[in-house]
Order: sequence, then structure tokens, then C-alpha cells
Amino acid sequence: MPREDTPQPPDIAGPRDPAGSDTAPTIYEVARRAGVSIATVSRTLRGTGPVSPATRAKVLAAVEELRFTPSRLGVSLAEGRNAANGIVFPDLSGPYYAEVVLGYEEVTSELGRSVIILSTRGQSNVRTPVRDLAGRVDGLVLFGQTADDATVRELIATGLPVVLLARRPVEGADLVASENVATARELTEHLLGHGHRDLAMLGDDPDGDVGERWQGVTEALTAHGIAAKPPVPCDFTVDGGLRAARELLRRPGRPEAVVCADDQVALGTLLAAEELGLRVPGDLAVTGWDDIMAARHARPALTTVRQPMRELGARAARALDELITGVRATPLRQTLATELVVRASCGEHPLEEK
Amino acid sequence: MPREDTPQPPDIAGPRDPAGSDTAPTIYEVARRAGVSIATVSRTLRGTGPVSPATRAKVLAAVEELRFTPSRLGVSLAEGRNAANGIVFPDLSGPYYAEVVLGYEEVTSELGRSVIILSTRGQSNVRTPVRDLAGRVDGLVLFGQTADDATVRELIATGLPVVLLARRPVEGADLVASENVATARELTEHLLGHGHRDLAMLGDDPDGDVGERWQGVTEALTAHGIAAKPPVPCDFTVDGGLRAARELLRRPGRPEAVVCADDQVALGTLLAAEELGLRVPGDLAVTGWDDIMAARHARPALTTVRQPMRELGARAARALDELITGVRATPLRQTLATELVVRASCGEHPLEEK
DNA sequence: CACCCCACTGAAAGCGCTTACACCGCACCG
DNA sequence: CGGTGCGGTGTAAGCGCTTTCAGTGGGGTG
Repeated sequence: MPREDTPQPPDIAGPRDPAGSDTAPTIYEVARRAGVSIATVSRTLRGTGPVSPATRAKVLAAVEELRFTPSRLGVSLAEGRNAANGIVFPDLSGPYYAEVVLGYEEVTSELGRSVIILSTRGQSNVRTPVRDLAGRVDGLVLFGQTADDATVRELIATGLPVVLLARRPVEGADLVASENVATARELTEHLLGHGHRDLAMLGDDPDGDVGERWQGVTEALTAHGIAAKPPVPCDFTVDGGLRAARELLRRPGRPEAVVCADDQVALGTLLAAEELGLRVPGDLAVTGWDDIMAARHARPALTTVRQPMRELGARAARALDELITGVRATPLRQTLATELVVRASCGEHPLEEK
Repeated sequence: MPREDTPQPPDIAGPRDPAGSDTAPTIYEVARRAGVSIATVSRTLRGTGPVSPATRAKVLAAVEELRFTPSRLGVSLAEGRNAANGIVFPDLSGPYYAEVVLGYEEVTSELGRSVIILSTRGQSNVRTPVRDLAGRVDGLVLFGQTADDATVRELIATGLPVVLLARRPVEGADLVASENVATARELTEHLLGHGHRDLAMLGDDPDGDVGERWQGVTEALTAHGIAAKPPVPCDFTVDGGLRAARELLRRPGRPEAVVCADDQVALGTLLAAEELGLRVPGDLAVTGWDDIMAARHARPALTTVRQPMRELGARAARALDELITGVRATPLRQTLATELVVRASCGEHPLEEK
């Protein structure tokens, strides 16, 4: 460890440890200095068990002088808990994941626990890092398609509290997800209301949320006697959307509306339309999903579906805490409502954007 | 702990622990089962010290049967290191912070360490949570204005490796920041080249990066014999920008160009201009800073300055690792280059956007 | 005045692991 | 044929804390 201090203004209060040793002080040193046993120090600091005022003062003084902070490792080992929760997510790029993680962090830290993050960024050999993470936490949130079902089951079998977030459910684990089917139906109805009949779905991911969205779209179309075409695969990024849309819109038989798997894909589609000289919404309607920041600022502004991103993370955090503290033992599945946000990209209307 | 399993398909491989106990197996159980001592188990698993092939096989078999994973706490306590690094940031909302944190996470986890995050979201009593975090990590990155100098110094005095990220420097700590002054000057020159003379600076934060940006702007203006007006304070959010810009643009003596502290403020300014019926860039030039996703998709697309967000995080992670491993002991200050990204919002030109 | 209770404190047993050190054979060397 | 040396293994001492259990003494009660 690089322990040398560069010459430094004496603004702090002199050397931390008068004895000169540069390792962190332990409870033993505090005890010796205060002339008590380590048990008393522990009791004083955590407020468990009675301590006489005089003793308490001596201990606190020693703690102050030594700048003692109990070692987390020691505490955790003795307590048998990590006081930390984990979250595994695919990526933090794109506002969606970041917001959810933030909501998670907020609640978790309110609950007095640290947050350990692990991003899988599309790697497949996730088993090892996830197991590793599992060893440092009291509970784990698995966000999106980050770990296969077998890994999830293995984790659960361990006895580790697990909450699944925006992911296909697994027997025995909590689930927090947002509503997809009904709102997708509503979105589709809205597009149909604009007179669009030929819709294309952009982006494919049968296992995740997107599959449910397409289910809603398909249901709505079917209800109107329209056959849904299979979704067009594409990466869930702006570039992915741009490339796929370029292809799709150049082909003869261009759709009247493109329903995109998420906002990033929709933004890419907007770019493609611009390239090809198509007016949106005049020549083409485009919709997204998530309501990320850019959706509001794009021109035309994106019609999309708002997910309660922060709230998703917060719910997951609370659910996990319930499992950890034992307040609840049986798995629970929560679905959060989503909201259609109508802006300009889906067709002409006198509505005002948010 | 909620250890009851809900009835579950027997897909895993039977109960984890044949003995039926539901606590995680320890190295002792593995040792007993393999008929060796715990030292041998440890040696086998970490590859330290010689182990005969036969013994190794027995141990591995026992590990497999028991699904043994060494307790992180035990390992860390014995090793005297946490194998985790921390990062403290103001917020994850807005793409800037999220991207940087992601870059940090990526490199840190490549280095075989976990990432513990702490968001301060504008709270002032940061001392306790930060000290707490400090106890769980081998090193810490402080990102932005999250902890006051006194807290930073205290941390450093502890001997804890600390890297400051996009923050005012502190004696004795590493610093990773991105270039502000020169690029701000360049941005200003560009605006002057468009013929704008009356520039307003939107957003104020004397302590952080923004102060340096204003310094660059002021320098450029001065070089052209133009007196800079003091920056207009505003929140660094879209709404903050909207409100402040609304005010600013309504007043008589409206500026020709608004240089915004970051992209979010600029997006708000765009909204305000739209509200007031001002054409951008016709009636008003607007610039941002960061080059977040929405900057590219706004119409007009934002002229801005791209920060190497991912790289900022990555650099901080590497710097911290050097400090932790002791490869380097003396503090280092790194400045990363930024890049002017010219789009439509700053004035008419035949340039093509990225 | 004996007894009991309780406030207070210390000794010590873990928590799960790593590793220095000691030990035991056995092969190899002189 | 007695040493040396080393591969292979076990013992035990921590790492820093929490907590149980067993006092110890003083004050209150019958």
C-alpha cells in the first residue's frame, strides 16, 4: 500500500496515530487506551448493553484520539451479514438502466446498506462474477437479461434473497416489472386512431419486456382485423435503430408507422427518416418506449411510454429488504403501471407536449 | 433470514447440503469431507503451495458436492483487503454521471475488484456515509463536488488511496479531470466567428468544472476586446435551464448567444426559445457541454463539447489501482482532452452533423 | 443483617479464512 | 549408507469484531 504522505499542510490535526504506526487502529488499541476491555468498547459504540457514564466518556475520548472506525470486515464477520446489497445490470449506458439503478441505490442506502454494482455488458460468462458478488451481499437484484435461469435458480437454492427486475420470472424469486401488454395495446390503438394501418415493430427480444410489448401490439391489431408482421430484429441502440430503419424504410411497401422497442431505437428511426427525406409524422409515424430525456427533446418529440424507472429500482430495493429482514418469506410479483405519453411523432394532433 | 424455500421443482440437483443445514458450507466442512486439513483446502483452491494430484482431486470433489464458495468476509479479513473499490458521485441522473460511473465499473471489475457506489444526491451530511464506505474498500474515487476538502483530507490522512474525479484538486490526492479552459476558448472563438458578440453564460458553479469553462469563455472574449458579463445562476437540469433562459431571454437586451454550463441547461434553453418564438440559430445561438445523447437528437442539434465520459471513469479506476497496488506512490494529475462538436444550434453553416 | 437483584465489566469463544511454521517421508547425492 | 532437500501436509496463530457467560460489587428489601 502506498502509505507515504506527500508533504502536506498541517491542517488536519497532526498525525493520525501518535504512535506512528500507519495501520488503522483496532478495537484493542482503543480498549487499552481507555483502560477497559474490548467488550466494553464494543458495547459503548453500538449502544448495546449498559455502560457507566464515566467509562463511556473514557472510551469515546480514546476513540476520538485514535480516530477509530470499526473495521467493516470484523463487524460483518462477527455479525454474519454484509450490510450490502447487490445489483446486476446489463449496462448503464442509456438513461433507462441508470435511472433504475439510481432508484435502487437511493432506497438501499436509506435502509443503511451499501450497494455493490455489477455490469455484465453483454458478456455471457456471467456465472463467476455473479457468484462472486453473491458472496459479498445479503441479497441480490438481477436486472434485465443478465443471468440465465439456471444461474438464478442456483442463487435461490443458496438461500440468498433474490429479486428479479424487468425480467422473465423464475419460480421462487421476487419479481418487479412494469406493465407492458396493456399499454402497448393502448399505444397501438392510438396509432390506429391516427389512421395508420400498416405498423412495423422494430427490435426483437422474445425473452424480455419487449416480447410483452409486441404481444400487446399484436393483440390490438388482431382486434382490428389486422395481421401483425413479425418484428424486425435490431440492436437496442440509436445506431441499431438507424441501421435497421434505413433498411426497413428503403424497401418497397414502407410501413405507415414504426413501433420501436425502445426510445433509442426510435431516435435512430427518426434519424433514418430524416436521411431518407421522410417527414415525421407526415409520411411516417414513429413511437418509442421508456421516455428517456432525449425523447422529449427530439423533433418531432417522441410519442412513447413512460416507465417509472426510479420507482422500479426503489420497489426492487424494498422487496429485497423485506426478504432479507424476513418480514416476508413468500415470493411476490409486482407490476408497475406505465403511461402513454403522446407527443408529435405519432401523427398530427392539437395536443400539447409535456 | 427467510430461509424457507417455496415448493420448487427439483430441477437443481437436490438440496444443496445433504446434511440439511441451510447455512453456507465452510472450509471446515470441505476439509472434513475430503479428509484433509483446511490449509490444504485453501491451498488447493487458491493454487498457493504444492498439493498432490490425488489430494487435489478429493478436495475438488468435496467442493463440488458441497457447492462451496469461500466466504468473502473470511478471505478479506485474512488477506487484509476488501477487493472492492468505491465511487462517490452526486447523482446518476443525466447521462454524464452514469457514463463515467460505467467506465469506472468496467475497468475496476476487469481488475478483479467489486464496485461499491454511493450517491450523495445533494445531501450535505456526507461525512458519515463516506467514512462508512471508506471502511469497505481499498480505495475511493470522489466524483464531482461530493465531499468537502476537509473530508477529503481526512480520508487521505487515513492512508486510504483516493482519486478525485472532475473536482477541484486537493493536495496529496490523484486527480482526473477533463480539459475545460482551452476548449471553452475554442467554443467561444467559434461563436465569435459566427458574428455573435453578446454572449451570456448560463449556469454558475465557481468551484467545479464550470468555473473553468467560464474562465475560457472570458479569456476569449477579452482577447477580442469584449467584456464578459457574469454568469447567470441556474440549476443544472433541463428545467433549471428552461426557467433561467425564459427569464434571460424575455428581458430587454437579449443576448445573441447563450453558452450553457452543460447540455441539460442548453436543452432547457432550446425549450425556452421555442416558447418565446425565437428561432435557433437564426435569432439566438445556443451551446451546451458534455455531448449527451439528447444533444445530437435535439433540433436544432446542439453544438457542444464532448467529454470523454467513459474514459474519465476508466482513468480514475486505473489511477486508483496504481495507488492501491503501490505501483505508484506520488499523486498524479491527469487532464483529458475534450472536443468541440459543432452542430446546428450555434449558427448557420454548411457543416454536416455527426 | 442477610439476601437478592441489577448495573456494569471482563474473559473468551467464535465468525471463515490465510499462512508461517513445523513436521514427515522419500528420493537423491556424495 | 547417512545426509540434504523438498514435496506434501497439518497445526495453530492470527485478522477485528460481537456476544455469551460469568463474575463483582453496591444498593435495596424483608
